[in-house]
Amino acid sequence: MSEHILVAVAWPYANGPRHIGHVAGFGVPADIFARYHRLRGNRVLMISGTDEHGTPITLVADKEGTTPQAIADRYNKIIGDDLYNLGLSYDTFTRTTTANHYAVTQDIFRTLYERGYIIRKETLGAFSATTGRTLPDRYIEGTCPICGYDEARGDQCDNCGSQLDPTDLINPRSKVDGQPPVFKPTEHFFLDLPAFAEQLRTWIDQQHHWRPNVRNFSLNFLKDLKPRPITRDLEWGVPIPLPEYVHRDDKKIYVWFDAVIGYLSASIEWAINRGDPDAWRAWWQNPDARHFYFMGKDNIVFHTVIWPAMLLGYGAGGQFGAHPGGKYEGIPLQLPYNVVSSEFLTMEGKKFSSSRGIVIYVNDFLSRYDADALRYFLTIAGPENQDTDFTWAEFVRRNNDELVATWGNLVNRTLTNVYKNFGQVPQPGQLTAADEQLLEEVTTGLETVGDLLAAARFKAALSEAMRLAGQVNIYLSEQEPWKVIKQDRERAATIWYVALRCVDTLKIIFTPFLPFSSQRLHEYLGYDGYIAGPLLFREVTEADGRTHRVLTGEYEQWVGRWEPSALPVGQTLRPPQPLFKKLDEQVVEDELARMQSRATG
RNA sequence: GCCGGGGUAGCUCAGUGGUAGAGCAAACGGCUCAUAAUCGUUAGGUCGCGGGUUCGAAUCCCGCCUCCGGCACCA
Repeated sequence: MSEHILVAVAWPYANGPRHIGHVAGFGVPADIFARYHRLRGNRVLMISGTDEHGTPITLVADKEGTTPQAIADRYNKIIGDDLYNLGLSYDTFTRTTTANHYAVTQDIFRTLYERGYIIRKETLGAFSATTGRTLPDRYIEGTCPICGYDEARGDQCDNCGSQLDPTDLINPRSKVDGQPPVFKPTEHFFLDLPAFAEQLRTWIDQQHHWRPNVRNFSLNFLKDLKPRPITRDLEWGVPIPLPEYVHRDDKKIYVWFDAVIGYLSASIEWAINRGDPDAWRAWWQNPDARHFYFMGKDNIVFHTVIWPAMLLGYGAGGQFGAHPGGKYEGIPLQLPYNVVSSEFLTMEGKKFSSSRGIVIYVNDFLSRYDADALRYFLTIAGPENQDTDFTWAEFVRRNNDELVATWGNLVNRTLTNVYKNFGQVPQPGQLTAADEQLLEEVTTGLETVGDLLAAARFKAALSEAMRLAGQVNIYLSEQEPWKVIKQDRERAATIWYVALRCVDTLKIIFTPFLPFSSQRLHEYLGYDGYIAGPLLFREVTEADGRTHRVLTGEYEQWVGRWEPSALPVGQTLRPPQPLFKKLDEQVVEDELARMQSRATG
């Protein structure tokens, strides 16, 4: 009955710290989904890591006079800490500069090459005159041959909108150092996407459970498929596993090609690290396993078209896919079951921009506010179906008027009353119709919220959870146990017992969204153990002696279950504290001023 | 230009054929156990504009206006 669920989360790029828009799009929704399925008793494997190759990282390294690896190390650490502090419960959050990832990437490249899905082609490339490195089209600017705009980019003119080729530009120059680029022929490898067009079309066409824009966008993309380059003239990347290239340091596998392979390599690493090297196959070569990918809308086609094409081409082949004589022999790797794409978050009405100071980094945010407050906002008001705006005023309002007032206050008023008057879960008397009805409504709500979560409808799920908390507040207002207790202690005990049972069930309902406060509530209610945690870092040593840090957790020890409360009568409560902090209105002004000083400073 | 998405109450957003919704903001009232939190009542929209299909349209079709993304060697 227990299902294998792969939660594949987009890989954050390690050229800087990540802002809250990044985690809004994939990190938080993926974690809510993973936590729900674990509570349900399903076998979840949630994997990701930092994406550490590519030109942007080499540019940061050049600027600081250090190596790309040093930059990747720094931001892998910062990003990993951010995700830990947000409570994102990865089974493995690793990185793309591991020996394991190189091996898996090269195996896929080699296998696709041998099967004829990777083709060689000579192209004209642009190189920096000073460093000899490839210059991506967007790092070249010059005068537009069509409209004469003198800051047109190599790929497009922002003035007239024309699609350009870098060789079209008049007086082309590098945006990095101002020098004219050198154009010379260079051989590259291309993934033969058109070879998979029919298979992909048939497959995507059947995915009616995808969000409509994901499916439509992908089908449309298939109409004009071209072979796509998967190598670059760059020293920073995974070596091309062919004898004439493997030792060259001027041509590597292109970063996007290795990044998507991370989903597979991180799964394999997870299995190796737990001492059961074939364990990943229960997700990847099990036809009943379901794979859910979480990312921003800019990444859709990588997950619906390109990565599936790679998986189709690889099948059950290569060094990792084959399982000679084993249970999974000949079973091809699983395609995505659902691709959950989010829209974008904006900041006070503008696009996030590190250079312009319109940004709030995760670590900065969490230094002043709680992770659960951020998780609440990003879920209830996040870019699930359309672009949404983060404003400090709205953050403070949602925190104070919704999270604190509705759920936090329900917990607080219930716990303080019971703790003060009984000190333990009171013995109820005969339940009235109103009592039964409320318990029934909350129990039904557990299923409703669960169904919404399973369908990746996070905003609707959290709204329903909040509505249920409101129902319990209404119940208390009607029953007035603080009055009843003056004449009828047994009836008051019954009312508080009912409220506690509801709070205990709501604790489970809120756990995927608000893991930190749910754990505290769990303890106030007198329970022991981790309802859903904790996360931990583990230092991993590979065969070549190098070490790296992995974010993981002991999720098999969670005591939480997606089931209605079975709160034992007589259980001793612990002294309660408010679950959430109310924020002063002054926060809005302070944060806007802080942003203003970043923008001008 | 091409492709995609949005335009619903003052604000933020739900709602894919069957009498227009939620939260907040507003007005009034109740309660006072609780982080002055809570509960109730009221008010508030020709669902961007025009046309069409239908017994019936925010929802389907056509046209238009407007905003926002993507357009591939960016990850």
